[in-house]
Amino acid sequence: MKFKSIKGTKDILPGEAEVWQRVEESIRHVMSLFNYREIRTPVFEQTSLFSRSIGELTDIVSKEMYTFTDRSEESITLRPEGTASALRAYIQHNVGEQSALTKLYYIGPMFRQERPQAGRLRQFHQFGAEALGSSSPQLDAEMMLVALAVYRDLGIEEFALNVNSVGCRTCRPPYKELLVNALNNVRDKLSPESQARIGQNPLRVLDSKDDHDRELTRNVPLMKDHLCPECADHFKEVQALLQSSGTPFHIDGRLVRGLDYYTKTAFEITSTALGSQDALAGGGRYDILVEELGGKPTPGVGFAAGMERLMMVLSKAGKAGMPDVRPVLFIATNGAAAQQWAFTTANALRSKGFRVEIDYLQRSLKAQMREANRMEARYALVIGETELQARSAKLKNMQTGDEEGVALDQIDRALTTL
RNA sequence: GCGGCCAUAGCUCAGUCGGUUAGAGCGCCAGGUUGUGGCCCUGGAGGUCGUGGGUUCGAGACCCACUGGUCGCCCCA
Repeated sequence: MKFKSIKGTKDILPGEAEVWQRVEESIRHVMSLFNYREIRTPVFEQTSLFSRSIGELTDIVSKEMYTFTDRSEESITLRPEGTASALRAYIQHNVGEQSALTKLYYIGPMFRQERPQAGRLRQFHQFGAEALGSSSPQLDAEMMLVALAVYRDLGIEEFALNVNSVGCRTCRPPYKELLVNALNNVRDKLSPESQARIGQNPLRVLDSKDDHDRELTRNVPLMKDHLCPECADHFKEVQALLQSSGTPFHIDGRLVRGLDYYTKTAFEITSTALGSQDALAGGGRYDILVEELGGKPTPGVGFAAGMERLMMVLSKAGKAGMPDVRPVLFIATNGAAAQQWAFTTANALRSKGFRVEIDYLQRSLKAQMREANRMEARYALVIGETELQARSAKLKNMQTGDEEGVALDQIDRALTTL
């Protein structure tokens, strides 16, 4: 085999692609119920858009981006997530001037250069939503409800919603000082990764998966207990809204997202059916991001959800069924004239909405019937010279084996009534 | 970036202690039915045994490297 797909990329072949279509339909359906409008942005952007929004010190920017220089020496990056591009477009086209509140969604491929493993590819797919222009906690809650509605629409039940607040420009700096002080007391006993993070992003030490780190930071102060009045109210509101909508959730005071731009609400939906890569979706509020990207100060919330992981959950739950792709009719012919007739008739029937297939390989009638059976056609029309002349052919029910005569100009009617 | 496991037909896999021409099931093609699928029977096509090197009289098997896959670590969707 000469060419192979690039490491960490995957072909979605027929059979699986139809399941993707179904999932995409669910996403579009739910998004339209919540009145989100689709936005499609380029898959690459200038590198600084991502480094500025996501954060220089995050794993994504520091080691996972697909960055290259194009022929005009500009640094280009394949988008590692969707929010930065959506906001860039929002700002660039002054979308905020046209309406005070903008609700957007996207579906598409994202790129991160990591070691592939279960539920993690280098080209993967996310869907997500962004609501720009309001700081209402209702939108924070809505983000979680949108994601959960998609999962529910697909019949998935095994998930957990974790919520936290990471504060804002007012309350985070003083808290950070508190936290760093506490962490410094145990600094020497922490894992090397966590030690490095004390200086860079101390919040991240909290969600270290290292058991020893967890134990050492057991009694360290948490952001949610040191919020400013505004953030505390907001967080309370979000919880109340989730409760009143009957959405079970856990408060996880250690939850920190891997992107720097979050303020106030941060949340994560994990699947209890997956292995170590169990995050289905994540998101939160980013009230300072639009401004940081050069737009007018505009509050926003959003989330992103992994589609490969969603597919994994679906197949584990036995719900990765695909839509019906079986033809209604297979026209099996004998002789050149009949084959000609089949070609034009198939097209006429297709324009009337019937899924019809014919033989393109000059196969024997037997082989054509075998093909009709293989693709599980509901009916086969058997036609040769005699039938052509008689203007009547045999229509065979492939399930029962029954055959009955049908006039050539009545085929569409026969297919609808049968 | 680090570690474990794996790589034989389109797919799933077997291949003993290193020994002659590398197998099975499924799938595919054809015939058994000169114009009828499925079930059955018969036959056929299909292999760089991941790549390169080494050990050996002899390597699919043993050793090394590389590549890829997979699972995990870090982190994330």
